[in-house]
Amino acid sequence: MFDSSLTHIETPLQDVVEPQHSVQLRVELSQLLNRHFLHGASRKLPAAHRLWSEGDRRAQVYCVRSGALSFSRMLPDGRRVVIGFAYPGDIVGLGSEVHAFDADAIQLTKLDAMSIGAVHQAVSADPAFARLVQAEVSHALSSAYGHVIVVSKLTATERLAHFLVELSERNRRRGNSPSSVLLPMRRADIADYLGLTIETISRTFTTFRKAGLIAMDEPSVVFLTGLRRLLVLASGNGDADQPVESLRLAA
Amino acid sequence: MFDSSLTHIETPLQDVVEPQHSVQLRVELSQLLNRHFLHGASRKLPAAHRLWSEGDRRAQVYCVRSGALSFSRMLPDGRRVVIGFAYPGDIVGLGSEVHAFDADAIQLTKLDAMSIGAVHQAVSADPAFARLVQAEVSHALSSAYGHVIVVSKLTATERLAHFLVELSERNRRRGNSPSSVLLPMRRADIADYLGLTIETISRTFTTFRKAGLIAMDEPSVVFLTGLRRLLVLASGNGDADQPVESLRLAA
DNA sequence: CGGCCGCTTGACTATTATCAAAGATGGTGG
DNA sequence: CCACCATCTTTGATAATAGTCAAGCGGCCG
Repeated sequence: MFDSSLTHIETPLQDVVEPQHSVQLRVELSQLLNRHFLHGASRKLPAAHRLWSEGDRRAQVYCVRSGALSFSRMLPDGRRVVIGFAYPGDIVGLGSEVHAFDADAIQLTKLDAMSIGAVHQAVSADPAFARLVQAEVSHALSSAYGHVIVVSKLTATERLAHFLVELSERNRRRGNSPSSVLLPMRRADIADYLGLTIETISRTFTTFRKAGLIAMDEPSVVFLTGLRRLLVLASGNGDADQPVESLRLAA
Repeated sequence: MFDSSLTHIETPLQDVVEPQHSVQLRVELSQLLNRHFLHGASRKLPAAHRLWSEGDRRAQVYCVRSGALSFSRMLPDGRRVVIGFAYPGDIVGLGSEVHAFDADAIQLTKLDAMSIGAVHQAVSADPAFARLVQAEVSHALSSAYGHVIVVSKLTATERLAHFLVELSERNRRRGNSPSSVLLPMRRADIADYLGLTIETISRTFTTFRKAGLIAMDEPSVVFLTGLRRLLVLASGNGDADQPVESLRLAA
Protein backbone atom coordinates (compact mmCIF):
# COMPACT_ATOMS: atom_id res chain seq x y z
CA MET A 1 0.00 0.00 0.00
CA PHE A 2 2.65 2.39 1.05
CA ASP A 3 5.12 1.30 -1.55
CA SER A 4 2.76 1.84 -4.41
CA SER A 5 1.59 5.15 -3.06
CA LEU A 6 4.82 6.98 -3.54
CA THR A 7 6.00 5.39 -6.69
CA HIS A 8 2.75 4.84 -8.50
CA ILE A 9 2.77 8.37 -9.72
CA GLU A 10 1.02 8.98 -12.98
CA THR A 11 2.49 11.59 -15.26
CA PRO A 12 0.53 13.56 -17.79
CA LEU A 13 1.27 12.68 -21.39
CA GLN A 14 2.09 16.19 -22.32
CA ASP A 15 3.21 19.38 -20.76
CA VAL A 16 -0.33 20.00 -19.71
CA VAL A 17 -1.25 21.57 -16.43
CA GLU A 18 -4.04 19.32 -15.38
CA PRO A 19 -3.62 15.86 -13.95
CA GLN A 20 -4.66 13.26 -16.43
CA HIS A 21 -7.18 11.82 -14.06
CA SER A 22 -8.45 8.70 -15.66
CA VAL A 23 -12.18 8.53 -16.11
CA GLN A 24 -12.61 6.36 -13.06
CA LEU A 25 -10.52 8.61 -10.88
CA ARG A 26 -12.50 11.58 -12.09
CA VAL A 27 -15.70 9.78 -11.19
CA GLU A 28 -14.43 8.97 -7.73
CA LEU A 29 -13.23 12.45 -7.22
CA SER A 30 -16.32 14.32 -6.12
CA GLN A 31 -17.25 11.59 -3.66
CA LEU A 32 -13.76 11.59 -2.25
CA LEU A 33 -13.61 15.31 -1.86
CA ASN A 34 -16.97 15.41 -0.22
CA ARG A 35 -16.15 12.54 2.07
CA HIS A 36 -12.98 14.12 3.37
CA PHE A 37 -13.42 17.83 3.03
CA LEU A 38 -17.03 18.34 3.93
CA HIS A 39 -16.41 17.91 7.60
CA GLY A 40 -13.49 20.32 7.57
CA ALA A 41 -13.88 24.00 8.21
CA SER A 42 -15.13 26.02 5.28
CA ARG A 43 -13.57 29.34 4.50
CA LYS A 44 -14.45 32.28 2.32
CA LEU A 45 -11.59 34.39 1.01
CA PRO A 46 -12.32 37.76 -0.64
CA ALA A 47 -10.52 38.76 -3.83
CA ALA A 48 -6.95 39.93 -3.34
CA HIS A 49 -6.78 38.39 0.13
CA ARG A 50 -3.94 36.13 1.05
CA LEU A 51 -4.44 32.51 2.02
CA TRP A 52 -0.85 32.01 3.08
CA SER A 53 2.51 33.68 2.65
CA GLU A 54 5.85 32.38 1.55
CA GLY A 55 7.60 30.94 4.56
CA ASP A 56 4.44 30.17 6.49
CA ARG A 57 4.30 26.78 8.04
CA ARG A 58 1.56 24.74 6.43
CA ALA A 59 -1.34 24.19 8.78
CA GLN A 60 -4.16 23.27 6.49
CA VAL A 61 -4.75 21.62 3.16
CA TYR A 62 -7.55 23.16 1.15
CA CYS A 63 -9.94 22.11 -1.55
CA VAL A 64 -10.98 24.97 -3.79
CA ARG A 65 -14.78 25.01 -4.11
CA SER A 66 -15.26 28.16 -6.12
CA GLY A 67 -13.22 31.15 -7.22
CA ALA A 68 -9.53 30.92 -8.00
CA LEU A 69 -6.12 31.29 -6.39
CA SER A 70 -2.75 32.39 -7.67
CA PHE A 71 0.59 31.17 -6.39
CA SER A 72 3.35 33.66 -6.70
CA ARG A 73 6.67 34.80 -5.44
CA MET A 74 8.24 38.21 -5.20
CA LEU A 75 11.85 38.79 -6.18
CA PRO A 76 13.89 41.19 -4.05
CA ASP A 77 13.60 44.00 -6.57
CA GLY A 78 9.84 43.75 -6.98
CA ARG A 79 9.61 41.48 -9.98
CA ARG A 80 6.88 38.94 -9.42
CA VAL A 81 6.62 35.38 -10.68
CA VAL A 82 3.31 33.58 -10.77
CA ILE A 83 3.93 29.86 -10.47
CA GLY A 84 0.41 28.73 -11.15
CA PHE A 85 -3.27 29.00 -10.48
CA ALA A 86 -5.78 26.86 -8.64
CA TYR A 87 -9.37 26.40 -9.70
CA PRO A 88 -12.41 24.67 -8.22
CA GLY A 89 -11.70 21.02 -7.48
CA ASP A 90 -7.99 21.53 -6.96
CA ILE A 91 -6.38 20.51 -3.72
CA VAL A 92 -3.78 22.98 -2.54
CA GLY A 93 -1.25 23.05 0.26
CA LEU A 94 0.31 19.64 -0.33
CA GLY A 95 3.92 19.12 -1.22
CA SER A 96 5.88 21.04 1.36
CA GLU A 97 5.81 21.71 5.06
CA VAL A 98 6.80 25.32 4.63
CA HIS A 99 5.05 27.21 1.88
CA ALA A 100 7.40 28.24 -0.89
CA PHE A 101 5.01 30.80 -2.38
CA ASP A 102 2.30 33.24 -1.54
CA ALA A 103 -1.24 32.07 -2.21
CA ASP A 104 -3.75 34.80 -3.04
CA ALA A 105 -7.39 34.78 -3.99
CA ILE A 106 -7.89 36.37 -7.39
CA GLN A 107 -11.65 36.25 -6.89
CA LEU A 108 -13.96 35.60 -4.01
CA THR A 109 -12.90 32.06 -3.26
CA LYS A 110 -14.55 29.38 -1.17
CA LEU A 111 -12.33 26.75 0.34
CA ASP A 112 -12.82 23.67 2.44
CA ALA A 113 -10.02 23.03 4.85
CA MET A 114 -8.55 19.89 6.33
CA SER A 115 -5.95 19.93 9.03
CA ILE A 116 -2.67 18.22 8.27
CA GLY A 117 -3.50 15.61 10.86
CA ALA A 118 -6.77 14.83 9.17
CA VAL A 119 -4.96 14.49 5.84
CA HIS A 120 -2.53 12.03 7.38
CA GLN A 121 -5.37 10.01 8.77
CA ALA A 122 -7.35 10.10 5.57
CA VAL A 123 -4.35 9.02 3.53
CA SER A 124 -3.73 5.98 5.68
CA ALA A 125 -7.38 5.09 6.04
CA ASP A 126 -8.51 5.62 2.47
CA PRO A 127 -6.39 4.27 -0.39
CA ALA A 128 -8.45 6.20 -2.91
CA PHE A 129 -7.73 9.42 -1.08
CA ALA A 130 -4.08 8.49 -0.96
CA ARG A 131 -4.10 8.11 -4.72
CA LEU A 132 -5.77 11.47 -5.05
CA VAL A 133 -3.12 13.14 -2.94
CA GLN A 134 -0.33 11.48 -4.83
CA ALA A 135 -1.94 12.44 -8.12
CA GLU A 136 -2.00 16.06 -7.00
CA VAL A 137 1.68 16.01 -6.09
CA SER A 138 2.56 14.24 -9.31
CA HIS A 139 0.49 16.72 -11.23
CA ALA A 140 2.27 19.61 -9.59
CA LEU A 141 5.61 18.13 -10.60
CA SER A 142 4.81 17.57 -14.26
CA SER A 143 3.00 20.87 -14.38
CA ALA A 144 6.12 22.64 -13.16
CA TYR A 145 8.25 20.83 -15.75
CA GLY A 146 5.84 21.80 -18.48
CA HIS A 147 5.92 25.36 -17.33
CA VAL A 148 9.69 25.44 -17.50
CA ILE A 149 9.44 24.55 -21.17
CA VAL A 150 6.85 27.22 -21.80
CA VAL A 151 8.76 30.06 -20.21
CA SER A 152 12.23 29.04 -21.30
CA LYS A 153 11.78 28.44 -25.00
CA LEU A 154 8.42 29.53 -26.35
CA THR A 155 7.80 32.93 -27.93
CA ALA A 156 5.23 35.35 -26.51
CA THR A 157 2.70 34.16 -29.06
CA GLU A 158 3.28 30.53 -28.24
CA ARG A 159 3.14 31.14 -24.51
CA LEU A 160 -0.23 32.81 -24.62
CA ALA A 161 -1.56 30.16 -27.00
CA HIS A 162 -0.33 27.53 -24.56
CA PHE A 163 -2.05 29.27 -21.69
CA LEU A 164 -5.37 29.41 -23.51
CA VAL A 165 -5.12 25.81 -24.66
CA GLU A 166 -4.30 24.78 -21.11
CA LEU A 167 -7.54 26.29 -19.86
CA SER A 168 -9.45 24.90 -22.80
CA GLU A 169 -8.17 21.40 -22.04
CA ARG A 170 -9.19 21.80 -18.46
CA ASN A 171 -12.69 22.70 -19.55
CA ARG A 172 -12.87 19.69 -21.82
CA ARG A 173 -11.77 17.35 -19.07
CA ARG A 174 -14.43 18.80 -16.82
CA GLY A 175 -17.10 18.26 -19.40
CA ASN A 176 -17.40 21.92 -20.31
CA SER A 177 -16.95 23.46 -23.70
CA PRO A 178 -13.30 23.67 -24.75
CA SER A 179 -14.06 26.46 -27.17
CA SER A 180 -14.25 29.26 -24.65
CA VAL A 181 -12.35 30.02 -21.50
CA LEU A 182 -12.84 32.29 -18.52
CA LEU A 183 -9.90 34.29 -17.25
CA PRO A 184 -10.53 35.07 -13.60
CA MET A 185 -7.10 36.63 -13.25
CA ARG A 186 -5.89 40.05 -14.36
CA ARG A 187 -3.53 40.58 -17.26
CA ALA A 188 -0.75 41.21 -14.78
CA ASP A 189 -1.20 37.69 -13.38
CA ILE A 190 -1.09 36.16 -16.84
CA ALA A 191 2.01 38.21 -17.65
CA ASP A 192 3.82 37.15 -14.49
CA TYR A 193 2.76 33.56 -15.12
CA LEU A 194 4.10 33.52 -18.66
CA GLY A 195 7.21 35.57 -17.98
CA LEU A 196 6.02 38.51 -20.08
CA THR A 197 4.65 42.01 -19.47
CA ILE A 198 1.03 43.09 -19.42
CA GLU A 199 1.63 45.10 -22.58
CA THR A 200 2.90 42.07 -24.45
CA ILE A 201 -0.05 40.02 -23.21
CA SER A 202 -2.46 42.65 -24.35
CA ARG A 203 -0.82 43.04 -27.74
CA THR A 204 -0.75 39.29 -28.28
CA PHE A 205 -4.46 39.04 -27.46
CA THR A 206 -5.04 41.71 -30.07
CA THR A 207 -2.91 39.83 -32.59
CA PHE A 208 -4.90 36.66 -31.94
CA ARG A 209 -8.14 38.54 -32.34
CA LYS A 210 -7.10 40.09 -35.61
CA ALA A 211 -5.91 36.71 -36.86
CA GLY A 212 -9.29 35.19 -36.04
CA LEU A 213 -7.91 32.83 -33.44
CA ILE A 214 -10.02 34.23 -30.64
CA ALA A 215 -12.94 36.55 -30.01
CA MET A 216 -13.41 38.68 -26.90
CA ASP A 217 -16.26 40.86 -25.74
CA GLU A 218 -14.87 41.41 -22.28
CA PRO A 219 -11.25 40.86 -21.32
CA SER A 220 -12.12 37.92 -19.08
CA VAL A 221 -14.06 35.84 -21.57
CA VAL A 222 -12.22 34.40 -24.56
CA PHE A 223 -13.80 32.42 -27.37
CA LEU A 224 -11.26 30.14 -29.00
CA THR A 225 -12.41 30.43 -32.57
CA GLY A 226 -9.17 28.99 -33.93
CA LEU A 227 -8.52 26.29 -31.39
CA ARG A 228 -6.82 24.05 -33.91
CA ARG A 229 -4.28 26.69 -34.82
CA LEU A 230 -3.83 27.67 -31.19
CA LEU A 231 -2.97 24.05 -30.44
CA VAL A 232 -0.27 24.07 -33.09
CA LEU A 233 1.16 27.28 -31.69
CA ALA A 234 0.97 26.02 -28.12
CA SER A 235 3.00 22.91 -28.83
CA GLY A 236 5.85 25.02 -30.09
CA ASN A 237 5.66 24.19 -33.76
CA GLY A 238 7.55 27.35 -34.37
CA ASP A 239 7.76 28.33 -37.99
CA ALA A 240 7.11 24.95 -39.52
CA ASP A 241 3.47 25.44 -40.45
CA GLN A 242 1.21 27.83 -42.19
CA PRO A 243 -0.78 28.94 -39.14
CA VAL A 244 2.14 30.99 -37.96
CA GLU A 245 2.66 32.23 -41.47
CA SER A 246 -0.84 33.61 -41.63
CA LEU A 247 -0.46 34.97 -38.14
CA ARG A 248 2.57 36.94 -39.12
CA LEU A 249 0.79 38.32 -42.13
CA ALA A 250 -2.17 39.30 -40.03
CA ALA A 251 -0.07 40.92 -37.36
CA MET B 1 4.27 5.65 8.82
CA PHE B 2 2.52 5.83 5.53
CA ASP B 3 0.68 9.02 6.35
CA SER B 4 3.81 10.87 7.24
CA SER B 5 5.64 9.57 4.25
CA LEU B 6 3.66 11.46 1.70
CA THR B 7 3.05 14.62 3.57
CA HIS B 8 6.26 14.98 5.48
CA ILE B 9 7.94 16.51 2.49
CA GLU B 10 10.73 18.87 3.26
CA THR B 11 11.11 21.83 0.99
CA PRO B 12 14.34 23.68 0.33
CA LEU B 13 14.48 27.14 1.80
CA GLN B 14 15.36 28.74 -1.45
CA ASP B 15 15.02 28.10 -5.12
CA VAL B 16 18.05 25.90 -4.96
CA VAL B 17 18.44 22.76 -6.96
CA GLU B 18 19.74 20.47 -4.28
CA PRO B 19 17.65 18.86 -1.60
CA GLN B 20 18.31 20.48 1.74
CA HIS B 21 19.26 17.23 3.27
CA SER B 22 19.67 17.87 6.92
CA VAL B 23 22.97 16.86 8.37
CA GLN B 24 21.61 13.65 9.74
CA LEU B 25 19.95 12.72 6.51
CA ARG B 26 23.18 13.39 4.68
CA VAL B 27 25.01 11.14 7.10
CA GLU B 28 22.52 8.35 6.60
CA LEU B 29 22.64 8.76 2.90
CA SER B 30 25.69 6.80 1.90
CA GLN B 31 24.71 3.87 4.07
CA LEU B 32 21.23 3.92 2.66
CA LEU B 33 22.36 4.07 -0.92
CA ASN B 34 24.83 1.29 -0.39
CA ARG B 35 22.32 -0.86 1.43
CA HIS B 36 19.75 -0.62 -1.32
CA PHE B 37 21.64 0.00 -4.53
CA LEU B 38 24.72 -2.13 -4.10
CA HIS B 39 22.87 -5.32 -4.84
CA GLY B 40 21.26 -3.87 -7.93
CA ALA B 41 22.79 -4.12 -11.35
CA SER B 42 25.55 -1.66 -12.07
CA ARG B 43 25.66 0.10 -15.39
CA LYS B 44 28.21 2.12 -17.30
CA LEU B 45 26.91 4.66 -19.77
CA PRO B 46 29.31 6.33 -22.23
CA ALA B 47 29.10 10.04 -22.93
CA ALA B 48 26.24 11.09 -25.19
CA HIS B 49 24.48 7.79 -24.72
CA ARG B 50 20.86 7.71 -23.72
CA LEU B 51 19.64 6.17 -20.47
CA TRP B 52 15.99 6.47 -21.38
CA SER B 53 13.82 8.33 -23.85
CA GLU B 54 10.75 10.43 -23.38
CA GLY B 55 7.73 8.15 -23.36
CA ASP B 56 9.64 5.09 -22.17
CA ARG B 57 8.00 3.18 -19.40
CA ARG B 58 10.11 3.38 -16.28
CA ALA B 59 11.74 0.08 -15.48
CA GLN B 60 14.56 1.03 -13.17
CA VAL B 61 15.48 3.64 -10.66
CA TYR B 62 19.13 4.65 -10.72
CA CYS B 63 21.65 6.09 -8.35
CA VAL B 64 24.34 8.09 -10.10
CA ARG B 65 27.76 6.98 -8.89
CA SER B 66 29.99 9.05 -11.14
CA GLY B 67 29.66 11.18 -14.24
CA ALA B 68 26.57 13.26 -14.97
CA LEU B 69 23.24 13.11 -16.75
CA SER B 70 21.09 15.69 -18.48
CA PHE B 71 17.31 15.61 -18.69
CA SER B 72 15.93 17.25 -21.75
CA ARG B 73 13.08 17.48 -24.12
CA MET B 74 12.91 18.28 -27.79
CA LEU B 75 10.26 20.61 -29.17
CA PRO B 76 8.71 19.73 -32.54
CA ASP B 77 10.80 22.30 -34.38
CA GLY B 78 14.11 21.23 -32.92
CA ARG B 79 14.38 23.60 -30.00
CA ARG B 80 15.66 21.74 -26.98
CA VAL B 81 14.94 22.34 -23.32
CA VAL B 82 17.19 20.96 -20.63
CA ILE B 83 15.17 20.44 -17.47
CA GLY B 84 18.03 19.61 -15.19
CA PHE B 85 21.15 17.64 -14.51
CA ALA B 86 21.97 14.74 -12.22
CA TYR B 87 25.28 14.31 -10.43
CA PRO B 88 26.83 11.61 -8.27
CA GLY B 89 24.60 10.75 -5.33
CA ASP B 90 21.39 11.71 -7.06
CA ILE B 91 18.60 9.22 -7.43
CA VAL B 92 16.90 9.42 -10.79
CA GLY B 93 13.85 7.81 -12.32
CA LEU B 94 11.39 8.50 -9.53
CA GLY B 95 8.31 10.58 -9.93
CA SER B 96 6.53 9.21 -12.94
CA GLU B 97 5.70 5.86 -14.45
CA VAL B 98 6.32 7.09 -17.96
CA HIS B 99 9.40 9.19 -18.48
CA ALA B 100 8.58 12.75 -19.45
CA PHE B 101 12.07 13.55 -20.70
CA ASP B 102 15.12 12.05 -22.33
CA ALA B 103 17.98 11.20 -20.00
CA ASP B 104 21.44 11.38 -21.53
CA ALA B 105 24.93 10.88 -20.17
CA ILE B 106 27.01 13.99 -20.64
CA GLN B 107 30.09 12.13 -19.49
CA LEU B 108 30.97 8.53 -18.92
CA THR B 109 28.49 7.79 -16.17
CA LYS B 110 28.30 4.92 -13.74
CA LEU B 111 24.89 4.03 -12.36
CA ASP B 112 23.53 1.53 -9.90
CA ALA B 113 20.09 0.32 -10.77
CA MET B 114 17.18 -0.92 -8.71
CA SER B 115 14.09 -2.42 -10.23
CA ILE B 116 10.82 -0.70 -9.47
CA GLY B 117 9.75 -3.70 -7.52
CA ALA B 118 12.84 -3.49 -5.35
CA VAL B 119 12.17 0.18 -4.73
CA HIS B 120 8.63 -0.59 -3.61
CA GLN B 121 9.92 -3.22 -1.25
CA ALA B 122 12.66 -1.03 0.11
CA VAL B 123 10.27 1.85 0.70
CA SER B 124 7.92 -0.28 2.76
CA ALA B 125 10.68 -2.09 4.59
CA ASP B 126 12.97 0.82 5.36
CA PRO B 127 11.49 4.08 6.67
CA ALA B 128 14.78 5.87 6.15
CA PHE B 129 14.81 4.87 2.51
CA ALA B 130 11.22 6.00 2.22
CA ARG B 131 12.24 9.40 3.54
CA LEU B 132 15.06 9.51 1.04
CA VAL B 133 12.73 8.76 -1.83
CA GLN B 134 10.22 11.32 -0.67
CA ALA B 135 12.99 13.87 -0.24
CA GLU B 136 14.07 13.29 -3.82
CA VAL B 137 10.55 13.81 -5.12
CA SER B 138 10.11 16.88 -2.98
CA HIS B 139 13.44 18.16 -4.15
CA ALA B 140 12.46 17.68 -7.74
CA LEU B 141 9.31 19.70 -7.15
CA SER B 142 10.93 22.68 -5.49
CA SER B 143 13.79 22.51 -7.94
CA ALA B 144 11.33 22.77 -10.82
CA TYR B 145 9.58 25.73 -9.16
CA GLY B 146 12.88 27.46 -8.62
CA HIS B 147 13.80 26.88 -12.22
CA VAL B 148 10.58 28.47 -13.39
CA ILE B 149 11.60 31.63 -11.57
CA VAL B 150 15.05 31.57 -13.09
CA VAL B 151 13.96 31.20 -16.68
CA SER B 152 10.87 33.35 -16.52
CA LYS B 153 12.18 36.52 -14.87
CA LEU B 154 15.92 36.64 -14.51
CA THR B 155 18.23 38.28 -17.04
CA ALA B 156 20.94 36.34 -18.85
CA THR B 157 23.50 37.59 -16.33
CA GLU B 158 21.36 36.58 -13.38
CA ARG B 159 20.59 33.19 -14.86
CA LEU B 160 24.21 32.24 -15.33
CA ALA B 161 25.10 33.59 -11.89
CA HIS B 162 22.30 31.47 -10.46
CA PHE B 163 23.59 28.42 -12.28
CA LEU B 164 27.11 28.87 -10.93
CA VAL B 165 25.88 29.55 -7.41
CA GLU B 166 23.71 26.46 -7.60
CA LEU B 167 26.75 24.31 -8.34
CA SER B 168 28.78 26.12 -5.72
CA GLU B 169 26.13 25.44 -3.08
CA ARG B 170 26.10 21.83 -4.06
CA ASN B 171 29.83 21.65 -3.53
CA ARG B 172 29.53 23.28 -0.16
CA ARG B 173 26.86 20.86 0.98
CA ARG B 174 29.05 18.00 -0.12
CA GLY B 175 31.97 19.29 1.86
CA ASN B 176 33.88 20.48 -1.20
CA SER B 177 35.07 23.96 -1.89
CA PRO B 178 32.28 26.31 -2.92
CA SER B 179 34.74 28.61 -4.64
CA SER B 180 35.17 26.58 -7.80
CA VAL B 181 32.84 24.50 -9.89
CA LEU B 182 33.22 21.89 -12.59
CA LEU B 183 31.01 22.07 -15.62
CA PRO B 184 30.75 18.58 -17.07
CA MET B 185 28.21 19.72 -19.65
CA ARG B 186 28.77 21.62 -22.86
CA ARG B 187 27.79 25.24 -23.36
CA ALA B 188 24.82 24.09 -25.39
CA ASP B 189 23.48 22.20 -22.38
CA ILE B 190 23.87 25.21 -20.13
CA ALA B 191 22.16 27.37 -22.74
CA ASP B 192 19.22 25.01 -23.12
CA TYR B 193 18.99 24.73 -19.34
CA LEU B 194 18.88 28.48 -18.82
CA GLY B 195 16.73 29.28 -21.83
CA LEU B 196 19.49 31.14 -23.63
CA THR B 197 21.82 30.55 -26.59
CA ILE B 198 25.39 29.29 -26.50
CA GLU B 199 26.58 32.68 -27.71
CA THR B 200 24.90 34.47 -24.84
CA ILE B 201 26.33 31.96 -22.38
CA SER B 202 29.79 32.46 -23.77
CA ARG B 203 29.51 36.24 -23.76
CA THR B 204 28.21 36.25 -20.21
CA PHE B 205 31.11 34.09 -19.06
CA THR B 206 33.40 36.63 -20.64
CA THR B 207 31.59 39.50 -18.94
CA PHE B 208 31.95 37.73 -15.59
CA ARG B 209 35.61 37.13 -16.23
CA LYS B 210 36.28 40.75 -17.14
CA ALA B 211 34.34 41.89 -14.08
CA GLY B 212 36.49 39.68 -11.87
CA LEU B 213 33.60 37.50 -10.80
CA ILE B 214 35.12 34.32 -12.15
CA ALA B 215 38.36 32.95 -13.54
CA MET B 216 38.64 30.20 -16.13
CA ASP B 217 41.60 28.35 -17.56
CA GLU B 218 39.57 25.76 -19.36
CA PRO B 219 35.90 26.15 -20.22
CA SER B 220 34.88 23.39 -17.82
CA VAL B 221 36.56 24.69 -14.67
CA VAL B 222 35.30 27.93 -13.16
CA PHE B 223 36.78 29.67 -10.16
CA LEU B 224 34.21 31.82 -8.42
CA THR B 225 36.39 34.72 -7.42
CA GLY B 226 33.43 36.97 -6.74
CA LEU B 227 31.08 34.54 -5.10
CA ARG B 228 29.50 37.19 -2.93
CA ARG B 229 28.55 39.32 -5.89
CA LEU B 230 27.43 36.28 -7.85
CA LEU B 231 25.09 35.45 -4.98
CA VAL B 232 23.53 38.88 -5.16
CA LEU B 233 23.04 38.55 -8.89
CA ALA B 234 21.66 35.04 -8.58
CA SER B 235 18.95 36.03 -6.17
CA GLY B 236 17.61 38.53 -8.65
CA ASN B 237 18.60 41.71 -6.88
CA GLY B 238 18.34 43.37 -10.22
CA ASP B 239 19.52 46.93 -10.26
CA ALA B 240 19.26 47.66 -6.58
CA ASP B 241 22.92 47.22 -5.71
CA GLN B 242 26.32 48.28 -6.83
CA PRO B 243 27.53 44.87 -8.02
CA VAL B 244 25.43 45.16 -11.13
CA GLU B 245 26.54 48.72 -11.52
CA SER B 246 30.17 47.75 -11.63
CA LEU B 247 29.31 44.86 -13.87
CA ARG B 248 27.73 47.15 -16.40
CA LEU B 249 30.73 49.40 -16.35
CA ALA B 250 33.05 46.49 -16.87
CA ALA B 251 31.04 45.05 -19.71
C1' DC C 1 48.99 16.49 -39.74
C1' DG C 2 44.29 17.49 -40.77
C1' DG C 3 39.56 17.70 -39.84
C1' DC C 4 35.95 18.07 -36.54
C1' DC C 5 33.83 19.89 -32.69
C1' DG C 6 33.19 23.15 -29.27
C1' DC C 7 34.09 27.83 -27.57
C1' DT C 8 34.58 32.64 -28.32
C1' DT C 9 33.90 36.98 -30.56
C1' DG C 10 31.83 40.33 -33.84
C1' DA C 11 28.15 42.68 -36.56
C1' DC C 12 23.53 43.08 -37.11
C1' DT C 13 18.54 41.92 -36.29
C1' DA C 14 14.42 41.22 -33.86
C1' DT C 15 11.50 40.32 -30.15
C1' DT C 16 10.03 42.03 -26.06
C1' DA C 17 10.50 45.56 -22.33
C1' DT C 18 9.97 50.22 -21.07
C1' DC C 19 7.89 54.62 -21.01
C1' DA C 20 3.77 57.16 -21.87
C1' DA C 21 -0.98 58.07 -22.51
C1' DA C 22 -5.60 57.31 -23.81
C1' DG C 23 -9.95 54.49 -23.48
C1' DA C 24 -12.90 51.14 -20.52
C1' DT C 25 -14.90 49.47 -16.44
C1' DG C 26 -16.48 49.33 -11.88
C1' DG C 27 -17.15 51.08 -7.37
C1' DT C 28 -18.05 54.95 -4.17
C1' DG C 29 -19.73 59.05 -2.51
C1' DG C 30 -22.19 63.23 -3.26
C1' DC D 1 -28.91 58.46 -9.87
C1' DC D 2 -25.06 60.44 -11.63
C1' DA D 3 -20.28 61.91 -11.42
C1' DC D 4 -15.85 61.07 -10.19
C1' DC D 5 -12.01 58.30 -9.18
C1' DA D 6 -9.17 54.29 -9.22
C1' DT D 7 -7.87 50.39 -11.59
C1' DC D 8 -7.32 47.68 -15.57
C1' DT D 9 -6.66 47.21 -20.45
C1' DT D 10 -5.26 48.68 -24.80
C1' DT D 11 -2.34 51.13 -27.98
C1' DG D 12 1.75 53.77 -29.54
C1' DA D 13 6.75 55.12 -29.77
C1' DT D 14 11.22 54.00 -28.44
C1' DA D 15 14.97 51.32 -26.22
C1' DA D 16 17.47 47.32 -24.72
C1' DT D 17 18.40 42.60 -24.21
C1' DA D 18 19.17 38.47 -26.32
C1' DG D 19 19.05 35.96 -30.88
C1' DT D 20 20.83 35.15 -35.46
C1' DC D 21 24.30 34.86 -38.82
C1' DA D 22 29.11 34.51 -39.60
C1' DA D 23 33.90 33.81 -38.86
C1' DG D 24 38.08 32.73 -36.30
C1' DC D 25 40.46 30.10 -32.67
C1' DG D 26 41.94 26.02 -30.18
C1' DG D 27 42.06 21.44 -28.68
C1' DC D 28 41.36 16.55 -29.46
C1' DC D 29 41.17 12.41 -32.02
C1' DG D 30 41.72 9.76 -35.99
